[in-house]
Amino acid sequence: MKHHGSSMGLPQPSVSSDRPSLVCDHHRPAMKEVARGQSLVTQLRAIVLPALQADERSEIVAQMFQSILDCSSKAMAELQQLHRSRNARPDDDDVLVDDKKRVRRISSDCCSKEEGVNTGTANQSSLIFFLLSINENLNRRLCDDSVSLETPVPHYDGRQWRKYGQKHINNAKHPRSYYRCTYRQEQGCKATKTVQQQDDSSGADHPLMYTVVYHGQHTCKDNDGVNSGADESEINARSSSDTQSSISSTCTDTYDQQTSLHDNKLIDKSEDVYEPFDMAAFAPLDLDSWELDALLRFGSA
DNA sequence: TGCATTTGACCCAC
DNA sequence: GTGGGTCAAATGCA
Repeated sequence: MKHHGSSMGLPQPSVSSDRPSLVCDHHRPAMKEVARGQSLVTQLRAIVLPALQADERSEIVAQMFQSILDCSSKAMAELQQLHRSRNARPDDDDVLVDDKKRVRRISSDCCSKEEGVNTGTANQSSLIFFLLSINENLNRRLCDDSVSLETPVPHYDGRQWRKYGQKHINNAKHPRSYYRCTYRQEQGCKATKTVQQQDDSSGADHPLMYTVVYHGQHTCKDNDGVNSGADESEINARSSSDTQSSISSTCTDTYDQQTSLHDNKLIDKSEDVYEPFDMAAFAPLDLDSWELDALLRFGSA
């Protein structure tokens, strides 16, 4: 996988733009950007806020996340309205992701919203894709309880997960790990997710990439009493405190451990592939050294 | 000692 | 019968 050039000064983590995640066949270019932005949001949220926790700018950054979400909501609403004036394509459920069975469940209505994006944003800035991709994720959640994305940092999504199983999947090199919300027992939150390393992500040319599929929505409140299931924006606002409290979405299974800074092998391998920013993305969030590193690498940029 | 992870077994849909 | 998801006892770790 190759990295694409950075735009707007935004870091360019290893978001797969040449893999078929959340990609409708005839909307592939735009969907690639959506998936790319999706991973960017996930990684950015998990990286920036914890890194700035002790920084006076953290509140501002959190507000900026909120503002981005607000803007994206408005932009998407207008695009949806624009799209409704056109013909909706009913065959948009041809989604090509590793886990075809699940991803096909994603509503075609959601997918078809890309029409407006595809036709109108060919030359728009990455910011637009960035904003739209956030909303795309939210819309998918509203349309279906299954959301799939690709990311090199499958654990850093601002949630707290507990692993409850691991299974070898047919025709897959790597096992699939099963996680459920940490607050399942005490709060009855039924959110789950599966994490599986992609088969072609272990070569020298392919940094580790994972397919993460989320099921259900969070109905829990975290330790701060914030409803973590309400909205993505709320996650952004609180992810700082979440991640600092040593999230249980740790890299503990055999393959996921490779995303940890403790694994020098991965670091050595990824150094040739990732930007310094990406290096920080692989670090456990509860490591002071990582926070320092992230601040040094990213915060000062 | 308590909590999280591991892993084989079990259940269920196809 | 097979494959995927979940359960729960065993194990590891701080």
